[in-house]
Amino acid sequence: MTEKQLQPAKARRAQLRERLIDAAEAAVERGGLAALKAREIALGAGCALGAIYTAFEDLDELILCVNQRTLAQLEKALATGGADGDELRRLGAEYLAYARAEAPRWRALFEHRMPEKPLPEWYARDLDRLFGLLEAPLQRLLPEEPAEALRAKARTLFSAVHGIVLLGLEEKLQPTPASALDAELSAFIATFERGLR
Amino acid sequence: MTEKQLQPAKARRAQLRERLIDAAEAAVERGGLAALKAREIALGAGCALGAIYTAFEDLDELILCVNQRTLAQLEKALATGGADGDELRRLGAEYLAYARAEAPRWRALFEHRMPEKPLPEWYARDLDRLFGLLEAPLQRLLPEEPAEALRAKARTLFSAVHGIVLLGLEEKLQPTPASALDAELSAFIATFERGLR
DNA sequence: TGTACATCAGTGAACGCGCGTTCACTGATGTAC
DNA sequence: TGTACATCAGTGAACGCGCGTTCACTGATGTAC
Repeated sequence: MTEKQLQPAKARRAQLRERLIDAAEAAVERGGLAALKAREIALGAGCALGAIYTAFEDLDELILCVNQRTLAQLEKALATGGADGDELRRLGAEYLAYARAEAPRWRALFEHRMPEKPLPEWYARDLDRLFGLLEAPLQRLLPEEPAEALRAKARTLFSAVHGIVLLGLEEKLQPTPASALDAELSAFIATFERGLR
Repeated sequence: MTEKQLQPAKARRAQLRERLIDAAEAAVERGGLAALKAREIALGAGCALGAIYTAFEDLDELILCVNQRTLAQLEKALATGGADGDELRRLGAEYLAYARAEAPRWRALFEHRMPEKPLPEWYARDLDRLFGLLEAPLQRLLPEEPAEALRAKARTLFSAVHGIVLLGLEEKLQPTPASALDAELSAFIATFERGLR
């Protein structure tokens, strides 16, 4: 009476998908998108190579599923905070900390292999939610701002912080010590906030 | 009496290098790093496949040479300006314009295939000069700032602008119209400048 | 200047590897009677 | 409940492709006498 025999087909299929995503996640966690190889994933999930293609369209779909988990993890890491006056700086610091801690999978969010497939709508929505995390604290600083402009400004600020983190963590470009980067980012956001007042 | 026969060995070698870099540049210009293929380069340079490896250590070295040209081109594009009060905003707009106009080769500057070779010193210096373009205008806004802190702040500001341009041009992430991006970037830098005062 | 030889830039076929995806097959699951 | 059959999830060997790099070779260039 193995588990296998008790599972209806639907459930087994769902489990296969999950095991595959688990394996892909582990690979990306270790080595980024470059480490996501079909054979390795199959091995990790304990299924045959071909099984991947019964559960997913192709590896790109698998990547998106891993990225979705990363987005959720990142959102959770950013959501710890109270809504005190330094909300933006806190979010920035948290973002930097996450990128440092989970560098390969964080990078995978912004690496693009996929030719010109449009992003699936569910994924675009998750991304939007991430960018949107800055909207509430920004609104507190700009109570008069129309909603559309606020959305745009939140996106822009997110991109700026992202850029600082991205180039800041590129060890090749600079010998900057870690703590200096934290300070730079914090000071940068503080300056930006001052400019809004 | 062909050209070939008149060239001493040194000069021919230098010409080969240049033709190879030209071909590589054309490839990157068209399709980014992904389009830089040994066979195609050799074809474009009018030499045999193996000749590449008599002129360069490997393709990575060739990439660096192309990137060096891109850096020079970019610097030139950024250097057009007068030193009026909006220098930072002008530099930002120019950077965005260059990235838009030369997207593939601009992206190649920040894509990293090279395992963990350290950047050659001459290349790191060129990069530093790029980041440093912001130092002069920043100093005008922060006359008291010590040189080291100024360097760091210039780098940080560069990274922020880079992030905005990077994510802003990622068509997949957003349906933002081009002019809106220009406005966002300009407003962002203006806010930052206000915060410095 | 002319000849014999050495060097070495340049050649391109072949090597070696990695990898995503397919497809003919099989064996377990589910259905019908 | 038991049997015969159909379906289809899952298998894994094979396909197909692309590509960086090497290496035995050659022919032009340069050197020595």
